[in-house]
Amino acid sequence: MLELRHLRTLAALHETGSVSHAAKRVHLTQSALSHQIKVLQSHYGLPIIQRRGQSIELTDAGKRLVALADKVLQEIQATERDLAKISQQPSGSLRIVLECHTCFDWLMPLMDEFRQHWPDVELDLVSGFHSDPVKLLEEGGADVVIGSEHKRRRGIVHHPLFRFEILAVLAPEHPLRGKRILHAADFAGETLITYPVPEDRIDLILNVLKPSGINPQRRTAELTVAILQLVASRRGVAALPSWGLKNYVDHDYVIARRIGANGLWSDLYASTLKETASRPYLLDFLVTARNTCFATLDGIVPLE
Amino acid sequence: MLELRHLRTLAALHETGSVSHAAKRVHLTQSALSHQIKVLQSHYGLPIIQRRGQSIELTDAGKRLVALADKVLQEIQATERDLAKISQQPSGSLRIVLECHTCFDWLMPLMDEFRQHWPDVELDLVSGFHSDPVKLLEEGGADVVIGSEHKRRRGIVHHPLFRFEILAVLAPEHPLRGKRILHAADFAGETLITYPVPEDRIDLILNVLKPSGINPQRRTAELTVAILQLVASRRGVAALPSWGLKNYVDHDYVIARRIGANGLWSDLYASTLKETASRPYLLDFLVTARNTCFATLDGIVPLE
DNA sequence: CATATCTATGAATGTTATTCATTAGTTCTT
DNA sequence: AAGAACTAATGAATAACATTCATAGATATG
Repeated sequence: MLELRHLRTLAALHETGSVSHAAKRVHLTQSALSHQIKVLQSHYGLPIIQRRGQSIELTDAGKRLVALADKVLQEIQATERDLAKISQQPSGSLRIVLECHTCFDWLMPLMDEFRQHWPDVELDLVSGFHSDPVKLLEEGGADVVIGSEHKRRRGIVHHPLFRFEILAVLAPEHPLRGKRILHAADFAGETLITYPVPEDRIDLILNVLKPSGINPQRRTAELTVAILQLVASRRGVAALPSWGLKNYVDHDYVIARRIGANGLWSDLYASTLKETASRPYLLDFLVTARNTCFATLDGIVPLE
Repeated sequence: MLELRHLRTLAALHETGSVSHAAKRVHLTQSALSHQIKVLQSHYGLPIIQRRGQSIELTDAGKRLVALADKVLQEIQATERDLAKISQQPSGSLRIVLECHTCFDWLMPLMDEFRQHWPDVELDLVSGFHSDPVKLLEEGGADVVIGSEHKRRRGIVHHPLFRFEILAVLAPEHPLRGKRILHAADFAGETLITYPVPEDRIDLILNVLKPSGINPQRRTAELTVAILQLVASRRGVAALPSWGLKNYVDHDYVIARRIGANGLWSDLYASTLKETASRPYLLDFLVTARNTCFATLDGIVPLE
């Protein structure tokens, strides 16, 4: 008989287009999902997915079930929000510190949605640069920090969001365009265009260039589009999350290349105080964040 | 974590207003449901139901979950209809023979709904009296018989619908009004108002009066309202399913009394050919029938 | 006050979802 | 062309947990 677990995996299958990735998404093994799919298929006497070489494709029946899953899971989340509001006062504050500049892309629509669901929660974006943002939590100046920090610290919980790849961005005519993969040495003599943050906040410098003793010139820009514009006009190269690049790459505005053999990856966490972690609106925020990111952002991977 | 099984029991709890009746409805033990409820309550940190002496009452949280359950279960049924249509041609015929006259009450709206869901299925009500309606199935003259017959017969499946109580109906000023329970002897000297069917189709006569050698005068009417009108105007007494009586009893148009210490109960089945039983639209018809009946008809009990 | 009927609960059971270990197929590299 | 690195599928073993059983407490009914 159909159960919600099936719908949850269906949704994950749709998001990821692969059984093993979907498995990570729902915190199960690939085998478990494979068995679930088998049960579903024999229950309805219909194929749900179809192997298409490497990955899989949903059949018509599968798509119909995904449509159901989307609707149902949304309704469940809405219900659970209501239950949370019944069980306690739905007020409080959610002041967000954003360490990852590009994350504005997905955070903005998310905040709009959140405001609708929790009108009584004071929602804010804490602006300005902070050397130790997690400290802000302890000082009571913020409620969530979205960044890649996740070292254990007492009183603090790091909620995993997702892992994403950072790609090198070049102008289409850039001399390095012929290489499929860039290494540290390739950045020597280049100008690196970044957000205006210290070196130790830039993964490329911290994890790739510094260890190789490479120290390119830097130039900063506040906005992602500005960085891309500079790259396209050959003022330098940049390193940005893969998800925000798709549109620009598809239109040949810039090209993107992997950094290092395995790629340069970064993990994103939402950190809160332990006490804050149990607030229903915070949990709802996290769930919604993960859901919308996995649904809209290409190439991201579940964490943990 | 919330699962559909929880939603199914929630819906049943709402329908029946009792844990043990709901348990029968979903084919589980009372204990199983009690455990399920406990899990849900501790999961959400909220009471779902509240004991109110004999029976139970849903809390606000419970009601919210029931609302979810109704919506979700409906969507699932719609999806499964669509899947059935994908897997095979959604055409065929559903010609219904109705042995139970009062059943028109719930069958009419049900047929309207069915027509919307399965526009390509030829839906009909087979009229006229039939001495052996199940034979009609074998002869190909009908597809379902709704009645109380359920003796084993090869090639035939009897799908249980529900059990209902047949109550004696009297005028408010009837001499027998003082008795809480009527017995066979009480019907001696009364005029029995029935549908125009043979004696062996009338449970009261077959199971109560005949065995006691009581043989009251009979008078017939085609429609339930007509029977009630005759009863109210003191032309006789009748025996009708409890569910159709509520409105009339509430308005003191007639009064209803139990027949025999344990009451007179009748079981309703939908009988089909074995081959017909697997047709998706037939299964959908059965599910919908049970659902709407349990949702709208008071005092009916799950069968088997 | 006895009886029938309801719900709650802990322990035992049974079912079944999940993992483990393995095989087979596909893509990409060298 | 062969190997490496991915995929997905499958049967058996395991772990998890839903359900039943047995029972006690509670609440109406007569």
